[in-house]
Amino acid sequence: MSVEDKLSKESQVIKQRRKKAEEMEQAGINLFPNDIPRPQNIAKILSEHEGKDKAALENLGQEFMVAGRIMALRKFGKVSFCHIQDSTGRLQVYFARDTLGEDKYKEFKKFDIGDIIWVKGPLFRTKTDELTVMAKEIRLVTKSFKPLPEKYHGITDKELRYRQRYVDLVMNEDVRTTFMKRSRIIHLLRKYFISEGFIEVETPMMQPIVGGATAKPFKTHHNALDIDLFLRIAPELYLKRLLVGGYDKVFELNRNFRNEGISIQHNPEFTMLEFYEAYATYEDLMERTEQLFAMIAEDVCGSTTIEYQGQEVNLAPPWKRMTLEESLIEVGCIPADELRDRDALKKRLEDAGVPLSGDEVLGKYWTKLFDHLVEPNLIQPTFITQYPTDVSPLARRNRENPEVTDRFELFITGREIANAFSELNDPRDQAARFEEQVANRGDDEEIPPEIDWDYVNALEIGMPPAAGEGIGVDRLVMLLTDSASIRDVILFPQMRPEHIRRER
RNA sequence: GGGCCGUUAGCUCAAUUGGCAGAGCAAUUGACUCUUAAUCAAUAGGUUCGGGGUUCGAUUCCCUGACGGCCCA
Repeated sequence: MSVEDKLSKESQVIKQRRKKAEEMEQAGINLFPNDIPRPQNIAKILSEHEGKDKAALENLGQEFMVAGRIMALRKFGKVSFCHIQDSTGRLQVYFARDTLGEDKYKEFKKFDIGDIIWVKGPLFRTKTDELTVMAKEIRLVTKSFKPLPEKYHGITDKELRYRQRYVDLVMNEDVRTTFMKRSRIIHLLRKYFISEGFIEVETPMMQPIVGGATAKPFKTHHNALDIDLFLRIAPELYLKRLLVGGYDKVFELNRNFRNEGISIQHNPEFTMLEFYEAYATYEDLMERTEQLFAMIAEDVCGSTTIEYQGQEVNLAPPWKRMTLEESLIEVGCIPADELRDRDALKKRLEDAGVPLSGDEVLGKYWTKLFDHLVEPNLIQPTFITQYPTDVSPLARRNRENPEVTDRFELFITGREIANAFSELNDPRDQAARFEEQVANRGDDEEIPPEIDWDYVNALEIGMPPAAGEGIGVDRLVMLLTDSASIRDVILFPQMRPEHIRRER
């Protein structure tokens, strides 16, 4: 297959553009030059000169260089207007045959919507008072061979938007804003933890034994070592090894991978922030989390009161706290005396249409009931604490009640957004819990089949008392950008390849 | 994995009961020296997601597959 065959299928429009491009090349115009003088930011020009009137602009006696993609084009014979867009904004450019000269105006007439162009000239105000650059010099920067979507409706087809995010970004300002906010949130997270004395570390994404969470992993193979490896489902066990090593505040902000369904809330790879702090407890982390979220909301949204999908959410600390048991009684409306009655709980789950294998631990009943009856109702930020020990294999037991752990999960808008606990550091208890977990695993692919004995070994060396937390960064970004789907906060969400279509 | 909905021109969308596949934008040609969804005139543009079936005739009905969206698990 030749290169031409692999380029876009020839629609009428593309044929015409190719032909036009060839004509331009024959006229000596470089379609893809790289000697373009560096342009100024449109936003900067706008902000600096927005207030100036006609006379003030004339007195400037200054020319400006701007470059951007042509987004709209209005031709009137011997004079034309267009809007160009760079990474910072949109600006109108005025082209007149009399200012530009006959030849250059002819060259301009070959420009298409979608082309990137460079313009130099003074600023002035049009009759409708719009700040505009009067083109005195022009250059084609990059020729576009494919037409952009329609100027009014833009690109709305979600499949196209996710597959061709570059077009989505060109056309939709709110999409550009969302990803700018995402970048800002990531920056603020880093800044916060570094300023609090944490060090950023990178631990293996390819792990010989999965651990640190209950989820199905992706499997891969290393040829030279001839071993199977798993893409990590969580960095937890490695980060705690670093506490053993002597660092007392570490964090990692990066991707995890879970081989599960794709939905409005799940992408196979997602970004998680995990941090571990020696000499802290899960209660300290609740305060940290409140502080951190409030700070980020204030910075990114300008307020701790935000709107998510039509409902108001107040992130100002302090947030509500209740134990899992309390939440089942108060929010889930389960009578307190039923909570230890396996048969009654089972019946409630079956009535709710939740499939059961029958050999679940009691804690699993509680968390499943919680998922159905409580979680969707936790709209305002709520810490749920004291999870059963049998569903929290890495968390420290509560001193008064060893059946539950010193753990919390944070819920906002009916979704889990963070999970934290005081860390179990007794190697004897840890080994016993791993053993029990594997023994009761059955064929549950979400539970690691193999025990990470090296992690137990690390605990035997000795890990200081500590607390750790994981924050779902994509969900945090969804919350703060009012995005309904995780795909709207991931630049290139995972899609099934379209193997039939070749047209581009 | 299950249910429902969708896929028509580059983009956004129509198409009556099964009866000639259309519009707007974009494009091409022409007119136009302050427009901003510019305007006016003309022109061109289709594997109606793929495959099969029913029918004189299928964008439309049936079966099947692909991809997507939403809901449920």
